[in-house]
Amino acid sequence: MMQWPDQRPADDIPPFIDSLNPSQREAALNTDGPVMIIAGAGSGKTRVLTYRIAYIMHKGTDPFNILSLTFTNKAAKEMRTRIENLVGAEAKNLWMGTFHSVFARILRQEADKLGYPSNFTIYDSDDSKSLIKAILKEMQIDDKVYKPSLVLSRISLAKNNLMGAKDYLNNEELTNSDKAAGRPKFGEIFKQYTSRCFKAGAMDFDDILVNTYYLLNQHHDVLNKWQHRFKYIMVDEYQDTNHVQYMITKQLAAVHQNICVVGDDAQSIYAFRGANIQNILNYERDYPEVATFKLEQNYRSTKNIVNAASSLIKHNKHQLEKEVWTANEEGEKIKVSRNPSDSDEGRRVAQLIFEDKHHLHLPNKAFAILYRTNAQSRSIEEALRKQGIEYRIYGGISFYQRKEVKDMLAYLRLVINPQDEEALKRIINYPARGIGNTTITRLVYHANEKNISIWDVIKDIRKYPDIGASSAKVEQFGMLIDSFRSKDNSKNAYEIAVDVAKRSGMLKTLFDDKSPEGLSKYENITEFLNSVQEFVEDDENESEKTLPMFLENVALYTDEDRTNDPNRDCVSLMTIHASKGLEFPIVHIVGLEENLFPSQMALMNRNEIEEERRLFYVAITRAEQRLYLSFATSRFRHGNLLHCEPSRFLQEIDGKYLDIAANSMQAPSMAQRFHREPSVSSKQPLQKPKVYTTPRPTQPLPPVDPDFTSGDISQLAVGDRVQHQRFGTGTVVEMEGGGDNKKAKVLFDQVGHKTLVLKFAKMKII
DNA sequence: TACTAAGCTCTTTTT
DNA sequence: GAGCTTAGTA
Repeated sequence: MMQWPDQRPADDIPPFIDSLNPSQREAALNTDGPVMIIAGAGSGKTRVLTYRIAYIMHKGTDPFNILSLTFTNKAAKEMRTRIENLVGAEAKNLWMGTFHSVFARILRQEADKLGYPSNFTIYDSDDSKSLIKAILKEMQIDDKVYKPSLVLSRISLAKNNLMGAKDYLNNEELTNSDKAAGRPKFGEIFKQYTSRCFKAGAMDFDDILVNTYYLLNQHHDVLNKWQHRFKYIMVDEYQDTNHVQYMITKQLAAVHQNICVVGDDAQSIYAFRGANIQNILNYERDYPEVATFKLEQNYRSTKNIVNAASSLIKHNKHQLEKEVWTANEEGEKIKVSRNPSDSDEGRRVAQLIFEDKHHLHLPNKAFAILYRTNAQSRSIEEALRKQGIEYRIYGGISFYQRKEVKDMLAYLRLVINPQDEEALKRIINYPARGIGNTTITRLVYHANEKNISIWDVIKDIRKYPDIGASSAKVEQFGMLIDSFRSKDNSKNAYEIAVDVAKRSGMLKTLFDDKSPEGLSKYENITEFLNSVQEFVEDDENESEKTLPMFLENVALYTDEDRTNDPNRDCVSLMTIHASKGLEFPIVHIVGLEENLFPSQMALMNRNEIEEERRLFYVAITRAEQRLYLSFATSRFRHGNLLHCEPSRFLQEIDGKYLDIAANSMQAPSMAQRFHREPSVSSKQPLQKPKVYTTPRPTQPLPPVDPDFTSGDISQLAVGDRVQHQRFGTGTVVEMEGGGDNKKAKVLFDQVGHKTLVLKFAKMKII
């Protein structure tokens, strides 16, 4: 490590610095010039960063001149409170947040320079996707060939490399490769997408970054202003920055050159989103005079966990040299368990948590269950509920993603920015007001024809005779939105929201719907209104309490599910991606099966096995005291029962850190542990993995077997053995409902409990 | 135009 | 399983 003479007089160093170890201290005190901190997992990186900022403020820099960028709001929030504890309320004025939230804030101030309204809408991925779909439909392009998600990721990748639609169309290499791949229209779609977003006064997630770059690049006065503003810049999780983010920070730091990046190449897990690990690997090339500090001591986990993680990550070829070690105690071995099915896995995890909780006297919040995909939470949830353990899911479908809440948001977006095409299409006929698909298609047609927005067409509806009888309804809709808008200035966000909920008819429609779903939707709207009110009344941060600010918060702060009380003591369930930066005394990592983790997708695309391995590394290093790994030998996935092989990653961990037989329902002998074909080297081209499926309808449906036709099996009773076309054999455990609605709950031998509607169930009594 | 049942498709991670 | 499309009916 580089040695830096400490030239500051001792009395200038505030006492809080004393709690740092020598290498942390060096990293915190060297505030000027370019700095790179390579921070291993659990090495106290956040601590260093907070102390560093506190120290810069202590030396007299106005927090207003300090910019600190993170990847999650959680990280930003935590850092802010920690700094506040060190230096007091002044910390409120720091520029601290995610790339997206900080740059959106800057863009709001300067949007006019780019031709956007200052109240531009932020499109989330759903909006982007639905816009792509609409464009494909209008251009009469087959969305089987041009899958919206593929189109979108292609556009996103281009944008993140600072390539606009025009650059794309002018780039022969790209257009030729598109032609060769049979998808010559990518560029055209890209162009359409860009112009439609612009016309709608909307930016997607990528635009927030890209437009910030163009703003700084093309307007020297603006660049000058912000360059001088930010005397110190810090970037957390630098290994996950992409090209635009890199370019923006580089520009912003050009004047003062006080840029400090913190990261760990071993924890780079966002390449799929355009993150460029090269940014951290090449940092020293970009800033030759950089001071590099390595934090290698892990304070979080036991020796066993740290060593196991290192033994895994050694299999990656591309990485910076670094040796993570810990002075912590040896700890227990990592317990690995094999389970017959995903539901058994869930039950075991719930059981283990129950036992640990009581033996070790731990609260629920000491536990985390991590998985690769959101869909895996299901079986775990079920088991936890049965065991009576309170849990909480992070990520997944957040409150603001729910249909009814998104509908409300669409109204509010329209109030702010009526050009917003996606919002308009979403609610023009919700609640039903007699504006059907035909009418909407015509409105869109006219808008495109005249190159104006749909809203402009609505405002001038009488000029379009082909709308016919519906035009009165359309006009009424326009007036409704206008009537919300006129309140824009005199009312606050909460009052507008309540007005919208009532007069749009949404509240009444949901209130009248007495089904359980209707009830929960009604509650969600009420909860939503509460959240607006909270936002308005919250005086925590100083920013304005306007409706546009509220919407921006919703679009960029996807953190928490509002319906959960943050004070409840819960076990945490989340994807590994969401767990980054967190730590828990006891961690369970589930679903360690080949094709699930590492994911089939990741293997078939580029050579992403190393990223998957880093992901596993991140998961392991979340654990402080005790770690459990588990896999199932069969898993019910996408409606099919799949046979699963244990993940190759289990073999890659040095066996001396593992406790294989522990708690295994069918304790496998050492010889048969992880029996599988020799693992495929990451270099070798990967063939499509084998997928075994058990009773699955063969593709051309077999000639109808009369025994399996659905229909009346009214004589079915509890205790009967049945055979189902897909689920195999099982026993009826419960009958419910009557008439057409008669259902049977069956415990299937292979897939566990299923509830089947007799009228449709394809099964017979055996 | 609105609603429903049946059929078909796609299955990763997120700001 | 979920989300979406289609076809048929009210």
